[in-house]
Amino acid sequence: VSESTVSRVLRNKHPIAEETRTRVLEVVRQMGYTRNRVAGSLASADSDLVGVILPALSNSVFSDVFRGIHDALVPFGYQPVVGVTDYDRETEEHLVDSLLSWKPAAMIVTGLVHTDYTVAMLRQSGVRIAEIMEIDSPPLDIAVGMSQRKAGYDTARHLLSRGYRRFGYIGYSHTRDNRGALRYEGLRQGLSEAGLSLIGQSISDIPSSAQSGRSQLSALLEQHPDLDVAVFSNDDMAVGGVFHCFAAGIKLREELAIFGFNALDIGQALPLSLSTIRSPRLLIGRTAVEKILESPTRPARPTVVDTGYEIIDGETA
Amino acid sequence: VSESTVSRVLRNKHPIAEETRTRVLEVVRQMGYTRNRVAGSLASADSDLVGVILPALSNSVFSDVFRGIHDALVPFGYQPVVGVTDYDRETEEHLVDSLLSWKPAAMIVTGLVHTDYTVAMLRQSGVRIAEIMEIDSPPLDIAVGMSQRKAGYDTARHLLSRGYRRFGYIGYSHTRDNRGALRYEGLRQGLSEAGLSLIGQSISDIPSSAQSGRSQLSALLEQHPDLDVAVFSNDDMAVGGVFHCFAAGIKLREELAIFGFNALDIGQALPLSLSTIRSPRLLIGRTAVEKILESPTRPARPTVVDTGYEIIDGETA
DNA sequence: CTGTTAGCGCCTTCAG
DNA sequence: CTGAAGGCGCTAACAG
Repeated sequence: VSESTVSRVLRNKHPIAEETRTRVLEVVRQMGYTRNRVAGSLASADSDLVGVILPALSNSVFSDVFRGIHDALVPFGYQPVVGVTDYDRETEEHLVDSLLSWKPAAMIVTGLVHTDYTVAMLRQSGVRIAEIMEIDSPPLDIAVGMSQRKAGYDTARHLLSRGYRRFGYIGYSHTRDNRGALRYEGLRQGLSEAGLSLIGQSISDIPSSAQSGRSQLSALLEQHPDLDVAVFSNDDMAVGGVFHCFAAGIKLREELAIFGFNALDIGQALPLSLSTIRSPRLLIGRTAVEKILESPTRPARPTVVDTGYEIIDGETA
Repeated sequence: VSESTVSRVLRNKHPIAEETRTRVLEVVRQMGYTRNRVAGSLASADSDLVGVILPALSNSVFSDVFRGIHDALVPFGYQPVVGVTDYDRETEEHLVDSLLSWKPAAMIVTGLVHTDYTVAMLRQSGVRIAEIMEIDSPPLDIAVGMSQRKAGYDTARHLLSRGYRRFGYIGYSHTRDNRGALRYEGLRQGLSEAGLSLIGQSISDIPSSAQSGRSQLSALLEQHPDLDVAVFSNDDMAVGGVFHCFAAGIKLREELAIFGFNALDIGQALPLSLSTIRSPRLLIGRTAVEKILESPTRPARPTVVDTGYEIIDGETA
């Protein structure tokens, strides 16, 4: 039995006599042979690797997205290779280069803003590219996510309808986190249409966490004690804001309302459930995979898939 | 300038004239050339890929472990390729085969129990293998984690010293989750040494979640209303247990104590902080990577690294 | 420091 | 349905 026959059995593609197949399989198993996909991939110029580039892993949002991606990839027999940018576009550029060099079947990257060189590499690679999370500007190939700007705008509308008027904002670096920046813009637009504007804001370069949210709210309230609502860039920070209110004896909603983003479990597990927006993380991951595996070639025109979101009318705003 | 020179520049290994290097780099950047590591890996028989096999991603414990792994891998220039077993050993076998076929620089797998064939493949691969999370039996190469059995035992000792005597246990499939099984054994041993045993237990095949913990506790209490403490296999379920107590008006600690495992954020964010054991997840991931990248060859004798753990003396037990 | 020569282990193509 | 030949793009080993 020849080399090619073994190869054909192992890839179980091509018609093979049942007798030959079982015989080959048995020998393979006996000698513990593992086929070398590196060579295979070189010869056939394709692989079952999919590059996935995420800004952070500490944020459970991206764990969820990754889980959605992973779960959708498995039935197709693909493996994810993960890179984390730490919200840095140079790092992203480096990762794109590095992952592309493994000739992945497809790439999933976060956001629509990249360095020129990143875009060039991605474009030139020829593989399907999903840009996930935001859909506020045109993608390279396909974007899967939600309008972050609209989410910010809807946050403003929602809070205004609740009667809040004196807005504060607490966020994370807008140059690094483009989605946060978009929500911020949407929020401001919503306020501006109502003839209002932010009374105070605090934007930090420290990665968001409950701790950073807590201290930022505390500082912001010192400058602007008259706020009646604090909008946080995300739930991690908003939870810290809630903690600050507990500690400082500030009555939530009555004295100060708090609004987050993402609808993390931890926010919903608080004694007072956090008012926030649920981003469809699993769905975004899953949809991105399904879309790019649907066809190996890019569509004639860039596509956008809006997965929407949901306002969670919790107890803090 | 020849092909090999370019190759040498790109790998920046080998001495290269500064003038040549910059010239090559410029051309490369200009034409947007990305080197093909598949071919490179085939030729040099090594890669910067590290296979990582985890039981689940939905559990934030493994997100943390993965983050530890990722963060430690990056400075060395390695990329993780992730596989998820869903606590199934056949799936694990398949994944090991699949990841090994990419000729990774090293492999990180969860736990010490695998199918015979998995062990054979791993052993034969020749690469460094870290088995993480448990250290209760001898590893193939190196184990990094904590003694799960001892954690269970210490749970019993701790709760006994608090005066609890009527123990119930709520867990997840022991055939699937070996670490849960080990903690269970340790717990029983601790009780048995005190002349006690479990009054009731509920072990489910449904993946652990707050929901499953909640319903299991509810059912268990119906059979055994006289329990004074419920030990949960993990915090996810324990949080559900706490929710049940809130809903059913059961006074925590006075009427029923609850003890978890892992020290997840969500447990610590509850109105009453969960009593539990903190598993050093980031540390395990990081240490595993550091150890296997220390040397490319396996040690003469299997090594064990105990990262320890910490009892969190919370407000629920 | 740079160029040349052989493969790495498979998969594709083409015959039978 | 099975076998034989050639080459995927790179890097190790060897000159120079």
